[in-house]
Amino acid sequence: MNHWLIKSEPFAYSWDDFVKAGRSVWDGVRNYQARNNLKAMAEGDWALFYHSNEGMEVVGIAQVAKEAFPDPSTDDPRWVAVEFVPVQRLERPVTLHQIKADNRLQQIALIRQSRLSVMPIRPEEFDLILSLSQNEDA
DNA sequence: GCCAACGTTGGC
DNA sequence: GCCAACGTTGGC
Repeated sequence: MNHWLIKSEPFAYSWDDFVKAGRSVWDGVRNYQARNNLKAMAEGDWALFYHSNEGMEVVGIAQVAKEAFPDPSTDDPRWVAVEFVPVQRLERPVTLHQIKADNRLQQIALIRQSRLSVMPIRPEEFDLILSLSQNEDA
């Protein structure tokens, strides 16, 4: 199974909104690279939920509940949406600052390609970020 | 609020 | 097909 990281501006859609709703259709993606990542997701895959702009931290884990289908927010057949459900909130958010400070995480797209909103993440990097959420001084 | 990165558009 | 102009994202 693959691992991912999805970004949302908490202004527009926060982790709390997500938990309250119980599920979320991830639509409106208009970037080919992000779209291709959405298409590559399989049901059951895990994704880190990241707050961009405000917060700038990984706050929770989401799971793919429905694989790519035509984006309901447009008639344009090029775009797809994916449905997520919340799995759990991180004990402590993992900040972008922490991620940037960790030598082992320098390759992740979050740092290398800051504008990409849906990106793959290696399993060991995924696990490492989770472990950072449990380690005060990491 | 500014600016860097980068994707898209349109003129040639 | 190239590239300048422009728009958007997101960190600072």
